[in-house]
Amino acid sequence: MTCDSSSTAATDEPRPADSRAEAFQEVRSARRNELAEDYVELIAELIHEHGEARPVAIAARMGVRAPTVTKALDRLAREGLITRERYRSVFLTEKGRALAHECRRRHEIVLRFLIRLGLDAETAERDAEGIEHHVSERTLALFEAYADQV
Amino acid sequence: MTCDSSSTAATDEPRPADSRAEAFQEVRSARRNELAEDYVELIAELIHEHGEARPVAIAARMGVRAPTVTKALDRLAREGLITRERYRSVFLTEKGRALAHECRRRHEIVLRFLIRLGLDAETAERDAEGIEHHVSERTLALFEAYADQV
DNA sequence: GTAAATTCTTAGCCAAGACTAACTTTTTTG
DNA sequence: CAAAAAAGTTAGTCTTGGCTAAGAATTTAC
Ligand SMILES: [Mn+2]
Ligand SMILES: [Mn+2]
Ligand SMILES: [Mn+2]
Ligand SMILES: [Mn+2]
Repeated sequence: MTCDSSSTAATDEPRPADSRAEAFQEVRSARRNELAEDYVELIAELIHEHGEARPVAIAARMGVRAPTVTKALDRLAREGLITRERYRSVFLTEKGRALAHECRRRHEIVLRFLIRLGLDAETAERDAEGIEHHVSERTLALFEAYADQV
Repeated sequence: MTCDSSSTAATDEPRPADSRAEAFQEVRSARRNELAEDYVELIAELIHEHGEARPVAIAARMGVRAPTVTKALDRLAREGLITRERYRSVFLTEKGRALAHECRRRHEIVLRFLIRLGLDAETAERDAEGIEHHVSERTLALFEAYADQV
C-alpha cells in the first residue's frame, strides 16, 4: 500500500544493488578474512617445520608484536580455527586445518603463476601474499592452467 | 663486544627482518591505502560522468551508508586528496587527481589482463577491485604486456 | 513561498588490528 | 635450585571503518 516507486527509498534490498557496489562489498568481505587466512596458513607451516607453533614465532613471521598475536589468536579461537592453552603453543582445529590447506593451495597457485609470468621470486612472494585473498575460484583456475602450461 | 649470537635479541632492526615478515608488512601497508585509492578513483569517475561527486552517489557506488562516506571524506581531506564544503559536492586536489589517475590505470590494466586471461567481465571486475591494490609496478608491467599481446 | 523530501552531518556505538608498558609464567643457565 | 632470560598475557591507547538514530541544511514540489 504505502510503498511505491519513491525513487531510491526502501524497496527490497537494504541498499541499492549497484553491481559496482557489490564488487566493493565483496572486497570488504574478503578483507575481513585475510588475517585469519594468513594466520592459519602460517601456523600450519610452523607446525610442519618445527613441530609446533609458538606465539613468538608467529609474531616474528608476521612482523608484529607479541600482544598483537595474543589478541589475534583469541579471535581465531573464538572462530573455532585453533585451540590453545595459556602459555602454550597453538593447535589447529579440523576447521583450521581445512582453511590452512585451502589457503596454502591458493598461495601456491598464485605464486607459481606470478613466477611463470616472469616475475622474480622476491616480488612474486610479496604480491602473492596480498593477491591470494582476492582471487575467485574461477581466476584461480585460470592461473593454475597458465602456470601448468607446457 | 657485548652483542653476539644471542639468538633473536635486539641487534639492529626493531623487529627481525624475516623476509616473510616484510611481505606481510607490505600487505598491511597496501591495505592502509586501499580505501583512499578506491574513493579517489570513484570520485574521479563520478565527476567525469555527472560533472560532480555527491556524497550520496559515492555511498551508493561504494555500497556503504552516508555517515561512512562523511567520515571517509574527512580523512581524505585531512590527507590532502580532496577539498570540500559542508553540504556540497567533493573535489579532487592536484594530489588526489594524480592518485586517481594512477589508480584508474592500475585498475584498467588488471581488468584487461584478467579478461585477456579468459575471465568473464563480471568476475574480472570483482577480482580486479581487490587485486589492483596488491600488484607491484613490476607485476603490472607483466600484466600489461600479456594483455597487449597480439 | 512553504511543506515535504532528500541529502548531509553529528553523535555515539562497536569490532578489528596495531601499539607500549607492565606483569606473570615458563624456560634456561650457572 | 635460584637467578636471569625469554615468552606470554593483560591492561590500556589509538585509528580505521563500519553502523544507527537523530537533527540540520538544501533541494524539490506543490
Ligand atoms: Mn596473505
Ligand atoms: Mn599466504
Ligand atoms: Mn579497489
Ligand atoms: Mn578500482
